[in-house]
Amino acid sequence: MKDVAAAAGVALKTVSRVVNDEPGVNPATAERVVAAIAQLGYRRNESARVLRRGRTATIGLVIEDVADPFYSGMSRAVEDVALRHGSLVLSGSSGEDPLRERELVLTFCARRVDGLIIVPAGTDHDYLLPELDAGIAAVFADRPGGLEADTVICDNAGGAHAGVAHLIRHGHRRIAFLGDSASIFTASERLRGYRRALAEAGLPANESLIAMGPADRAGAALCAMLAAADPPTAVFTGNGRITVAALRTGHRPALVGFDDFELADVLTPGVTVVAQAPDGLGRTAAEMLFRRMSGEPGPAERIQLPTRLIPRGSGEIPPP
Amino acid sequence: MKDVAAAAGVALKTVSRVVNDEPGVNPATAERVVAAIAQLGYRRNESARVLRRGRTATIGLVIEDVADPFYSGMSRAVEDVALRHGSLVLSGSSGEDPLRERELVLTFCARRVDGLIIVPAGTDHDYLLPELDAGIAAVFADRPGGLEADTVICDNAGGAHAGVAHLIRHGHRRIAFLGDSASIFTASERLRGYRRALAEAGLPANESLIAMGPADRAGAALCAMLAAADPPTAVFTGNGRITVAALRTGHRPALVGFDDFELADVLTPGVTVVAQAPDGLGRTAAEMLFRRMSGEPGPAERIQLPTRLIPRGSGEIPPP
DNA sequence: GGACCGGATGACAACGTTGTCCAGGGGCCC
DNA sequence: GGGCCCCTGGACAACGTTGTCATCCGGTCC
Repeated sequence: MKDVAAAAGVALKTVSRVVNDEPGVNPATAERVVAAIAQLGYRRNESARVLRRGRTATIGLVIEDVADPFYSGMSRAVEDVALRHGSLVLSGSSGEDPLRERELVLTFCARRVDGLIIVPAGTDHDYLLPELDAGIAAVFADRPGGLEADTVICDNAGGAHAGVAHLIRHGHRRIAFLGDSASIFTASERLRGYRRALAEAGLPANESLIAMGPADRAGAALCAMLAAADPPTAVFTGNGRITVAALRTGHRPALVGFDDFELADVLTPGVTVVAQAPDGLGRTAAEMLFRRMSGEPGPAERIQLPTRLIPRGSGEIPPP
Repeated sequence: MKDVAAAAGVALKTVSRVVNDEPGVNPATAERVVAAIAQLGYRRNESARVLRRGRTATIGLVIEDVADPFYSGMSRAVEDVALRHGSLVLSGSSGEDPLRERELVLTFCARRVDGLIIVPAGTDHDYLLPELDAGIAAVFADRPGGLEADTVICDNAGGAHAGVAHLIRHGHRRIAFLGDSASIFTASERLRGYRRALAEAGLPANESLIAMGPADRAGAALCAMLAAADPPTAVFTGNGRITVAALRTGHRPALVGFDDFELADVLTPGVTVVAQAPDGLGRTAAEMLFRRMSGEPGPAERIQLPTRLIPRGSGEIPPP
C-alpha cells in the first residue's frame, strides 16, 4: 500500500480510502490510485486489516466428518450463507472426539473467527465461556451443546415416532431399533421417539430388539436379532450410516431409516426414510449466527426443524 | 500479552518467548508467566502473529462442491494432512464456475494462505501468476490447470479404457458413453480412453452412442439411446453422478461406471465401477503442497494415480 | 473583506506480535 | 583481580492497515 501511495503520489491514507470505498476522495485522485493498484498488482493484506479492525470476516465450522454426506451437505449450506455475508469458512472435522472438537474450536478462536457453528461431539462446553464473553458468537447445530446458546436441531424424537408409527400402521408389532451410541443426543432422542410410538400403540418395549452402537456394528446386531427365536418383522434404523449397514447385510425386513440418502429410491424396494434436510440445518444455523454477529439481542433460541416421512416401499412391506 | 507481562512482572518480549517456547528463559520466570496466562485467560492473537511473521499456517482448498461425496472425501484427506502439519484449511466450492474459482483463490491469497489446492473449474490461470511469484505454493488436483504447476490427477483415460475393455471382454460391441461436458478435462480424457478401447478391439466408434453433458441430462440421453433403432447393449458412465442418473432411469443394461460410490455393492446387480480414490487424491496433493511449502525445489511434477476396476455384477452382464 | 464551512488530503498513532539489538550480572579462566 | 562470555531480560522497531485528528484550499455568506 505504501508503494501504491508512492506510485500515485498520494498519502497512504488516501489509498486506504480508495480501497475501502470511503467517501471524500476526488474521483480524479481515486482513478490515479486505482491505476497504481492495477499496475503494481497490489492486494490488501487481510491480516493487517483484521489486526486493526478486529473482525476477520471468517466463521469456524466444526462438524463430525466432512466426508459424511449429511455433514458435507450442511457444510455447503453454511458456506453459501457465509458467501452471501462476505465471509469465509474455516472448517474442521472432530471425528466425534470431544478433545479434538475443543482443540479445533480454540484454534479457530485464536484466529479470531467472528462466529462458530459447532456440531458438538462432547457435552461439556465450559471451555467456550471465555470466548463467548470475549464476544464470539456461537451456534450449536444438530445437537445441543453443554451450555445456553442458540441451537438448531431437527425433530429427532418426532421423526423417529413418525417412522415407527408408520411401521405399526402397516401391521408390525415386533419392530427393532438400531441406533447410534446412546451417549449421542440424536440417538437417544430417536430412541425416545421409538419408545413413545410403541407405547402409544400399546406394544411392549422389548429390550432385546434394541441395539445401540457405532454403525459398523449395526449389521452384526441386526443379523443376530433376525437369527433369534422370535425375530423382529421390521426395523427402524437410527441414522443414514446404520441404514446402509443394515442394507449391506442382505436381509430385507420391512425397514424405515432416519436420514435420506442418495439411491434410497433406486434400491429395490425403495427405502422408506424419515428425511431431515442437512442443508436446511446448515442454512438455519448460519443465518442465526450472522444475525447474532450483527448484534441481534435476546435469549438463546432453540430452533427445531421438522422431518418428513418419505414412503418408498421398504416401510410398507407387511409382516409375514 | 501486555497485561500478562504486567501481571507476571516481566517484559512483553519475555512473555512472547514463553508463548513460543523460545529458549533462554529462566524456568522460574516462565512459570510465573504461564500462571499469569492461565489466570488472565490469555490467548495469542494469530492475526498479529501472521502480520509479523508472514506465515498463516493456513491453506486454501478450492473444489467443485463440498456436497459431492467425491470432493468431500478429498476434503477430508486434505484436512487430515493439514492437521498433521499444524495448518488449517479454508475451503470453498467453485460450483464449476471459473469466475467463482478465481474469486475464491484471490480471496484466499488476500488472506495470505501459505498454499493452495485447486480443482480447476476454468482453464486460464494467469491470474495466479503474481501470487506464485509472491511465493504462494499451488497444486492442481483432479484436473490440470492452465499453467505449469504441480498437478495430481488420476489415470482417467486408462481407467475408462479398462472399464470399456471389460465390457468388450464380456461380449459387448455396442457400448454407449455417457460423460460430463466435453470441456471438462476428466470427461474428455475418459472419452479418449473409451475410444481407444473400442479401437483396440476393432469396434467402430458410433457417435450416436456418445452423449456428453451435465449429469441431470444423462438420464434422458440414456433413455433416448435405448429407445433408438439399434440400442447399445452396455453403457459406460463417465462419473459418479452420471452413474447414479443412469441407474435412476430404471433401465438396467450392462454398466460400468467411473467412480465408486456408496451402495454400489448393495444394488442388484452390484454396480461394476472403475474406482479412483478421492482420499488418495487429496492426500497426495496436500503432501506435495506441504513439500513445496517447506521449500522443496524442482520443476513442476505431474503425479498420476491409478484406478481400480471393481467387478460387482452390472459390468458382467452378457449382451442379450 | 473577513469569518466560516465543507471537501479533500495528509500525518500520526495504534492494533498485538516478533526480530534485532543491547544491557546487566554472574561465573569462569587466566 | 581483570577480562570475557553466557544467561537472562528488556527496549524498540517493524509488519500493513485503519481511525482520529489536523491541515489546506476554494467558495460562500454576511
